[in-house]
Parts: sequence; C-alpha cells; structure tokens
Amino acid sequence: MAKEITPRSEDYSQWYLDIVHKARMADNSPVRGCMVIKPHGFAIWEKMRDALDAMFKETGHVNAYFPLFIPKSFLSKEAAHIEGFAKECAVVTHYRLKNDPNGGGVIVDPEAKLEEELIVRPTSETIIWNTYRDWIQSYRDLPILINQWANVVRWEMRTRPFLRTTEFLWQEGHTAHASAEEAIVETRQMLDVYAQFAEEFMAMPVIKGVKTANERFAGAVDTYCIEALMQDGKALQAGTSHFLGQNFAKAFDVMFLNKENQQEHVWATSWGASTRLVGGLIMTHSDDDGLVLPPKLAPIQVVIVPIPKPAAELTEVATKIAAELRAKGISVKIDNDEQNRPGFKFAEYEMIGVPVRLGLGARDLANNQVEVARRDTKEKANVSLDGIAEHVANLLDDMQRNLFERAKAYRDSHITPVDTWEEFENVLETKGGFVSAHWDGTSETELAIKERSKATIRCIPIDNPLEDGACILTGNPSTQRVLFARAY
RNA sequence: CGGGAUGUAGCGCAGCCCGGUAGCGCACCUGUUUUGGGAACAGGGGGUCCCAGGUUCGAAUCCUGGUAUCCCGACCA
Repeated sequence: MAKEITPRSEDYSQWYLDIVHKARMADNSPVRGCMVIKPHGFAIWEKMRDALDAMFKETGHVNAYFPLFIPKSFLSKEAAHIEGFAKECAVVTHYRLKNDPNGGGVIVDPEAKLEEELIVRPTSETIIWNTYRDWIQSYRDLPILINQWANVVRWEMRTRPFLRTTEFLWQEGHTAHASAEEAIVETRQMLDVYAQFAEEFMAMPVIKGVKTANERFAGAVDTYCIEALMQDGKALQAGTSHFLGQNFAKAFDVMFLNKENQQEHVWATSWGASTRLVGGLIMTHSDDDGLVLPPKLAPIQVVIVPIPKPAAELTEVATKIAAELRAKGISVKIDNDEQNRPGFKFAEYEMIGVPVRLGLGARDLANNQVEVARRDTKEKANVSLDGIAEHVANLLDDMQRNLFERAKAYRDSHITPVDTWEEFENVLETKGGFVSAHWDGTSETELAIKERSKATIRCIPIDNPLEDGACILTGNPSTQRVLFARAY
C-alpha cells in the first residue's frame, strides 16, 4: 500500500489532511495558512461555482468585480463591521521594494510608504457600498442584484485546508433594495438557494436557521445560515445570507428618492459561500479509502480501466462505451496508461473519488459485459454492455440520492434533544452532533455555555416550533429549543 | 500572544545521548520480467543535515542566539 490514509477512527483531523493531500486536492504553500488548490481540487470547486452561478443568474443576479484593496478608512465607517474584522486584516503599507544597501536582499523601501494604508478585503461590503452611493439616486435604480466571485483574506490564527485558510475563494452577493421587506425576501431567497445547492449538488443535508446576536455577521441585522453536520459530529456553517438593514447605507450615505419623493436609506443584503464548501464535501461523504464525490460534482464521473492492460480490442469497446455515456452528458475517462497495473488504478480512482469505475477485460468482452464498481458502497456488479449507458446514468442518479440519504440519516440521528446540563455535556462528549436544547435567549448565557462546553448555538432553525421550557444552563424560562454543537 | 514539540533527499523518518565527512522506506530515472485489487528484480540520480555564530584537528551530532513549522489554548466562514 503506497498511499495509506489514516483511518477516521484513529485520527479524524489527520484523515482529513490525508484526503486533501492524497486525493490531490491541495498543497501547502510557503505562506502559513495559504494553500495551492491543485487541478483536481479546483475542478470540484469549478463544478460548485458553475452550479451556484447558474442559480444566481436564474434568480436575477449579475456578476461584477470590485477591487482587492480597500482604503483603510472605509472599514471604520460601520462600527460593528470594524469590530468584527479589525483583528484579522492584512494591511498594505508600502508600494515598493529595493535592494538592501547592506546586502541583505530586498527590503521594503521606507520612502514608499502609502499616505493611506490599504486593507486587503476580508469582505467587500464597504467598497461596494461606497460605490453604490454613486449608482443610486431613485427607487428606479433599485434593486441592484450583484454577485462577485473573488478571493478574500482573513488573517486567521489557526487554519486548515479549505475549511479555514488565510486566503480563500468565494462569492459574495451584495444587493440593494427600496424596502426592508424586499431585502428580507432576497435574504431568505438566497438562503434557499444555498440550501438547495447543498442538498441537490453536494448531497449534503443542511439546516436553515438564524444566527444569534453573538454569531451574527458584523454589521448585519439578521444573519441566516445553512448548517451541515460532519462525520465527526462537528457542525459546519456552509453558507450565510445577511439582512443588513440600512446599516451600510447609513455608514456610506446611500440614499434614494422613493415614490413619495422622500429621501430614504437603501436596504441591503449580502450572502456568501466559499471554498470551505469543498472541505464540507470531503467531510460529509468520504471514507478511509479516500474521497467520495457526489456524481453531480465529480470532475470525472466514470473511468474505464482496461484489464489487464490496454489492448486494441479493449480500447475499441471502451471508446464505444465512452461515446454512449458522453451522449448522455456523462463525463468519462478511459485510462490507457500502460505504466500502472489495474490494481493500482482501482485504488487511485477510489482515492480521488471517481463515482463509477468500469473494469473491462477479455473475460468481460467474451461475456458481452463490464464490471461496474460504485464508489459510495464499493459494490461491484457485472453488467451487460447492451444498455450500459442507461445503466450507468441510472446508477449515477442512484448514487447521488444514496449519498444524500446516507448523510441525512446520519445527521437526523445526531440531533439530540436534551433537558439537563448533564445530558447536554454528555451528548457533546460522547455522541456529538447537534444538541437541541432550551436557552433563555441571552448572550450572557450563550457565552457561558460556550465557555463551559465549547459548543455554540449553530442556529435557531427556520420555522422552529415554539415550546415552553427551561434554559439548559440557567433554568430561566425559554420559548423554544435551539441547536447547539461544537463547530469548525 | 501563552504552554509543548519538531526542523536531515520530493514525502515520511533514523542517525544526535557517546563528534570522524550522511542513511532507510516511499517517490523518481534506466532495463528486464510482469499485469482481473496498490508488481518483482537489477542498476542509478538526488542533500546549504533550518539559519548565524562559537567550541574542536574535525560538528547533522556539543554550546549560544535567531527563525520556521506543527500540536494544545484564547479568536474565527
């Protein structure tokens, strides 16, 4: 075994890192906290990006691009916003290097100090709202429905590939509206888009909810989120959608003349999802043999491996099968490499998460069949070459469904209602997952619970049923259960 | 920024205690035989031993000072 993956049961964190490296998703970079996204990892991100982008377009959004650098002064205009991001901003102070006169290589040229320092965007609300001010005069200019695909930088203390990196790729939508109601509808619509994407494409079940004040985006009135559950019982915030109220419009003085001829501040939303989703995808489905990808996001959906090695007649049949599959919109690779043996190839394609493998040898040709191996269950079956494309298409659909159902069954069995503090701690320690418990609604209590248990309130689910109860920590009256979990 | 650990070939490590001119596995290159679940054999290439100083005839090894990374905490998508 040339490429062993640490089993999940032994060390989940190491398992995750092994998958990232051995499935050729990403490499470390010379800069702490940054990563090189390799072609296979990037191809998965591209599939996600394309699917999300199409959904954004369908809901009326257009793409634009705003600059990487933001004047430092912009960030200080919205009080909560600066509070939230100040501690993790990269700052550009100079614009030139020069050779060290003492021979120490290049140094920052002290002569080239910027008058106003620039912030590398941690998010783009400020630069965008500074721009929107010039774009908006009347209600006729609204709504503005813009998204951008970009990189952002947040100087995190501790990082992990995809899940939390110093620089990451994401999309950020920034919309401007003439009324609070319309902005709230937009916020909720985009939350639905994220949830639909997560479940239909990533096969990752999510819970839609609202964040508490502590967990809210800096500068938002309300933050909505989708929360997913990873195999180790920790929660992952997989997308957020914010109702920003008039906070940024006020900070950047963005007014519009409404139908009644009165000046009013513009209502705003922002929403984002990042390369963190790739990490979530890994931790939702993959196993000790490597990456497991839902067919809809797999860069290669089917690989055909000639056995024992490529031969003219095998290649001929493989090419014919590939053509039939491609006609159905399925992406196929024929592995005609003669250097590696079939066993090596089997392991390799399992490692990188190719959903379906077709093994084709002389024995199969004689029987007019092919060996079909599915990645999710690792089952193998001999299938007739007649109607093989139909069979594989159905199999891919079945796998997409199966991965979702499997993840959902795990998630559903890991939402545990508890009514005492002892149970609460016990479930977090032994079982993990979401804990559904009463909370008195105060930030003080939430922080005290976090302090003692390391669990945070992931969200208050949308359409959460009301139920009288007593707070898990303080015993104070509560009107509903909320979802706690330890989180990434 | 506190506590702990580690820097030796692309990756993973041994050697360090007890100083003598660097080794193992994987990967890589060449060749032969192989090939239905990670092939075998033979040959080969590859090193500022983290950096800088010091001790010494001689330093990967001992001493001093830096530095980087990782893990555990405080903070976060």
